[in-house]
Amino acid sequence: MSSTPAARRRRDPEARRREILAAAAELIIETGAAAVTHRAIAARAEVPLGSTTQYFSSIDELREAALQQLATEIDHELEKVKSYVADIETAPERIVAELSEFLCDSRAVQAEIALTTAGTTDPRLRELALRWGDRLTDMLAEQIGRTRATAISVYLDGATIHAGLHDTPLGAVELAATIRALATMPLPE
Amino acid sequence: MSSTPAARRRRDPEARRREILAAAAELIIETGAAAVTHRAIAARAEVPLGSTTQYFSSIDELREAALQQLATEIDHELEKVKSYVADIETAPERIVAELSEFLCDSRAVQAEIALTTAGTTDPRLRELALRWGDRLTDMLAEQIGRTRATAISVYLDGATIHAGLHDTPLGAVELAATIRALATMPLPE
DNA sequence: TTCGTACATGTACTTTTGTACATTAAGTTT
DNA sequence: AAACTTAATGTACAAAAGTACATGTACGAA
Repeated sequence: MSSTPAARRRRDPEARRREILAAAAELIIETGAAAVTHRAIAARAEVPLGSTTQYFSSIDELREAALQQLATEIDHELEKVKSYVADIETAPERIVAELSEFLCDSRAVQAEIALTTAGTTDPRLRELALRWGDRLTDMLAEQIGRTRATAISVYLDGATIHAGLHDTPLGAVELAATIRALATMPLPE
Repeated sequence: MSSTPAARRRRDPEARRREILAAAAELIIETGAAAVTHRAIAARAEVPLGSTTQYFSSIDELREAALQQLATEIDHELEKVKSYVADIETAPERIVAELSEFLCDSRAVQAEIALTTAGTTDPRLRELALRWGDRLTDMLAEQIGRTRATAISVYLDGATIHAGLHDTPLGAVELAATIRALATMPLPE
């Protein structure tokens, strides 16, 4: 009944660490940050339990590192949007198409939601949760001012939640109409 | 060292059940649904551990009942808004004031966020998480049509997240400008 | 008053999870 | 090739959490 000892793999600490982090990130996306345990990570990454404790001093640190990783991934997604932001007033279709694609990428959506919920629960992760919204707001603010930029950013947070709860996200047409309206909305004096 | 046996309280199953549910709801608001354990609930409600298992067949059922309770509370909050919805076009200040107050009520905000995150993780709770948004959308749709109503509802979801992550929520002025813009936005053909 | 039922309570058991660590082997140095 | 360093692995232990249940007692029924 005892399993034959697994073939020992090559020594490669950095790759091993990456594998563990990737597995943890996957689990966070699929089942939420709360469901992340050493054993679940080990099974997903196909590494022994001991490895998951060797590279991180505690499960909290591991969770945090995985969330950090997801935040970085989202940063890259945002980088793609950046070039279209400049044209939001003249050609909003481009940025809307990009955002629409983001909302269809359920992996990205769930990652963003996991970050948000982690941020509302744990003050230490708040900054991480705010990052993408703040960055997007800054980018938009250069073009249309801070008030309108904030409105769009907040709306997109809502759209992300919407996508996480519905089978189909908001359509590009609806998204475009809303963003257009917010990008040109009259400012309060 | 053994504690003196606690004075046995009056028999009142319904009140006991309510106390447990209320304690669970508090904990969900304060620390998130994941941190809810039998022992934490028992301590908060000041009832023995055994009581928390007596009224609910499992911890999942207890959590779900507590979330249901929170959803009902939010329903009542929403009921207060209802009367102002009719005037959104003529006098949006009233409903904005009401919504602004909601965003300042961190208890309500955290409750709504807890429901949302529970809904994205557990499909069985999705309907619960969607309830307030759907109801608000329906109410608004009668006045301004479904597209604009959805846009406002999605925006307010974002505003709730915003409030949960920031020390001070969006201001009433900013909120008013945005809602006004969305309530009158040009519709796509 | 006595009896019986249903709730209240404390405790013990089981499962899950986090963490420590002894042992083994890969790759490096000498 | 021998010794050494360090990662890989399996396992064991401890803490936390879920659950079951024996016991006792309040309250209503007879």
